[in-house]
Amino acid sequence: MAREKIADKEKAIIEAAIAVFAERGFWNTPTSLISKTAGVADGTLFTYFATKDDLIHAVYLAVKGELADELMAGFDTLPTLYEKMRHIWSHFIEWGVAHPERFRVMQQIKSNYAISPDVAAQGLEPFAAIDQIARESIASGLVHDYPVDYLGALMDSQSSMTVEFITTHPEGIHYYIDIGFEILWKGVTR
Amino acid sequence: MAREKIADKEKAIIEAAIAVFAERGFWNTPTSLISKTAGVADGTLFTYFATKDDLIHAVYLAVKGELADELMAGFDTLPTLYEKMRHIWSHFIEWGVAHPERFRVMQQIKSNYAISPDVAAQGLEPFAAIDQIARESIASGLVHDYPVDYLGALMDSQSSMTVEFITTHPEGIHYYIDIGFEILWKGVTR
Amino acid sequence: MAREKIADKEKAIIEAAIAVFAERGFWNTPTSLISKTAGVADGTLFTYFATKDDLIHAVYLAVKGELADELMAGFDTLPTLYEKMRHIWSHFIEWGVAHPERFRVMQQIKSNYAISPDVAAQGLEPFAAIDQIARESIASGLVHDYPVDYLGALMDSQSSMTVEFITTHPEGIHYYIDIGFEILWKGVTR
Amino acid sequence: MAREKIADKEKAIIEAAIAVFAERGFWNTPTSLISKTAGVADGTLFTYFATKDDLIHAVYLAVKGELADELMAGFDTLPTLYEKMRHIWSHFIEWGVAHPERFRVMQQIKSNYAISPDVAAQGLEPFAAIDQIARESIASGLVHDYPVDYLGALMDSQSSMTVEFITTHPEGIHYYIDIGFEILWKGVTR
DNA sequence: CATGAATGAGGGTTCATTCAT
DNA sequence: AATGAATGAACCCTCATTCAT
Repeated sequence: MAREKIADKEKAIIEAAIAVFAERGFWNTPTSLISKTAGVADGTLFTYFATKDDLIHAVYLAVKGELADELMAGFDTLPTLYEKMRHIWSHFIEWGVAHPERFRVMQQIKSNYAISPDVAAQGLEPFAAIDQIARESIASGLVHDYPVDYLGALMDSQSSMTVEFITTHPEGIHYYIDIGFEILWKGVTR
Repeated sequence: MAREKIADKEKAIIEAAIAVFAERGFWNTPTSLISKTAGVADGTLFTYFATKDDLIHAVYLAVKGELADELMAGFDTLPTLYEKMRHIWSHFIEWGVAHPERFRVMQQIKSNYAISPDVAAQGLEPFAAIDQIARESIASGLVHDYPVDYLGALMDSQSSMTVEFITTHPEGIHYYIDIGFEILWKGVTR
Repeated sequence: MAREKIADKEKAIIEAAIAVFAERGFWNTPTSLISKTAGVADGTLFTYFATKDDLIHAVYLAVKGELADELMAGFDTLPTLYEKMRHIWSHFIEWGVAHPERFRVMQQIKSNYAISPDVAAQGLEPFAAIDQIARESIASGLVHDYPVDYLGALMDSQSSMTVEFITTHPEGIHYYIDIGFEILWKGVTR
Repeated sequence: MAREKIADKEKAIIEAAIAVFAERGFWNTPTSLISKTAGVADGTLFTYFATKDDLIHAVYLAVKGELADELMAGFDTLPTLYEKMRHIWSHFIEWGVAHPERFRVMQQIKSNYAISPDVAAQGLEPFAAIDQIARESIASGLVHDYPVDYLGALMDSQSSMTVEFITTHPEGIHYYIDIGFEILWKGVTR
C-alpha cells in the first residue's frame, strides 16, 4: 500500500517530466513546473530524485525501457532476419508516432544532454538483440559487411528521421514506413 | 567619428558563441561567458546583438552560410547528377568533421531551438540547388520517385549521422564517406 | 505542513520597503536593499510579492489603510460637520507628522507612480465618508457650493502641505494645525 | 556663431529632457533617450552636463527661471496688493496649464528629487518679490499675521493643486482660477 | 515522508559614463 | 567639440535545492 503510493508518486513525476520536457525542453523547464504538473510539492520531487539531472536520467531510462519492451515484444518468434529488421523498423516508427512526447524527449536527450556514459550504456542494454541480428545478417551474407556500429547508427537515424517526417506529414504513415524500409534494405543488402 | 563598430568584434563574438555553445549548449551558456571568451565587456555583446536570441540567430545564419559556401563551391561545374550528389555528400561530411564545433552548434539549433520561421527560411535559401538536383534525379528516372522532401530529409539525417559517427571513429573518415554514400545511392536509385 | 508563510515576514518586508522608499524613492531602491533591510533573502521578497510593482501596491494599500483607520476612528460619533472636518484635518496632520516615512511614501506614490486604477480605487474606498461630509456641508448651506472634487483636492493638498511644513518647522505643530484649519474653514464657508 | 550653436545644443538637450522627463519621470529616462530626442550623440550630453544629476538641476533652474519671468512680467506696475496677489495666482495657473510638461517636471523635481539646497535656493531667488508682498500684506493689516513662510507654502500648494485639477477638468479653467483665489483670499484676509 | 517557504547564486539586460576616433 | 562604441556595475527576477514544520 504505502509502497504503491511511493511508486505512484515516482511514476507521476516521471510522467510529468516527460510531458513538460517534450513541450519546453530541459533547460526551459523548472523543476517546480514538473512537481506542479505531477501534483506533488516542490520538495517532494527531490526525495525521489536528488537532482534535476538524476530525474532526466530516470526519464531517459524509463522511456528507453518502454521502447525496448515495445520493440522486443514478439521479436524472438519472427522467423527471418528480414522480418526481424522490418519488425524493429516499423514498430519503432509506430511507437514514435504514437508517443510523440516520449519520442521528442528521447531525441532531446540524445542531442542536447550529456548523459553519463554508464547511464547511456544502461539504456542501450535492452537493444542488444538488435545488434545481434545485424551481426547475423552480415554473417549470413544477406547484408554487406559494413561495420555493425555504422549500420546500427544508420537504422537509428533513418528511423528517427522518418518519425519526425511523419509528424509533419501525418497523412501517409504507412507509406513512409514502407518506402523508408525499402530504401534502407535496398541500400544495405547485397 | 566615434569608435566604429568593428566587424572583427562582431565576428569575435560569434566565434566565441560557437565555441561555448558547442561545448555547453545554448541554455547552459551565460552571455557573460561568451563576452569573456570573445574578449569584450559584458555589455558590448548587446551593442552587437540586442538579445541572446538574436545572437543565436546570427550564429545560425553564419554557420549555415559558411556551410553553403563550402557545399556550393564548384558545384555547378559538375557534369552528372551522381557527381553532384556525391559532391554534396562528401563535402558536407568533410566540413562537419573539420568543424566539429560548427557542426555541433548547427545540430543543436536544429533540435533544441525554436528558430523563427523567417530566419530558418533565410538559412535554407542557399541550399535550393540541392532540392533541384533531387527533383531532376527523379525526373530523369535515375532515382525512384519518392517524395522529394523525404529524400532531402534522408540525405540530411544520414550525412549528419555519418559526421557524428566519424567523430567517434576518426580512423576511417574516407571509408565511412564512401560506404555511407554507397548505401544511400543504392537505396535510392532504381 | 511546511514552513508557513508568516504574516510577520510579509509585514517586515512592507515595513522595510516603507523605510527605504521614504529615504530613496522607488526607482532608486533595489529590491535587494529592501530584503536586506527586512532581514530576509533576496528571493524571499518574491515569494510574498511577485514583482517590485506588486510590493509598491501593497505598500500603498497598507499605508492608506492605516491612515484610514486613524482618520475614521471615532469619526462617526462627532456631532457637527465642523467637528468632523476638523477631526479629519488634525488627525491627518498628526498622523503625517508622527509617521513621516509613511507620509513621504504616500506622497511619492501620488506624484511619481502610476498606480493601476483599480488599486487606486481600492485605496480610496475607506475615505468615502469624507466625501460625504463635504457633500452634506454644501447641502446644509454651511459651505459654498464649490465642486466637491475641488474641495476634496483642496483639503488634501493643504493638509499635506501643512505636514511638510511642520516637518521643517517642528516647534509649532498645534499652532499650524490651528491656523491651517482656520484658513481653510474661513475660505470655504459662507 | 559657434557660441550660438553651442547654446542651441545645450538648449536642445534641456528641452528634450523636459519632454521626456514629463512623460516618464527621471528614473525611467535613460540619458540616451534624452540625447536622441535632442538630436545629439550620447556622449555630447555629457560635455554639457557632467552627470545626469547636473542636467536635472539645469532643467530645474531653467523651468523655474521661465516661470519667474512669466510671473514677474508687469508685476511691479500693479497698484494694489490684491491685484499683485491675484496676478501671481492666475498667471501661475495659466502658465501651468499652458505648459503641462514644464509644470509636471517642476512638480516631479519637488517631490521626487533631492535637489541640493544651494540649487534650490538659486531657483527661489527670482520669487523674492512674492515674499515681499506677503510681508507687506501682513504689515498693512490686510492679511492675518500668519507666518509668511506658511502663507507662501499655502499659495504654492493651492495653486499647484489647481493646475493639476484643471488638467483633469479642462472645461472651466477660469472658473477654477476664480474660486481658487476667492477661497484663498477669503481664508487669509481679515 | 510530504510540504512549500526560504535561500542565494546566477542570468539577461540596462544604462550612466568614458574614451578612442 | 562631437560621436557612438565600449565598459561593467547594477538590477529584477528565476530556480535548483534545502530545511523547518
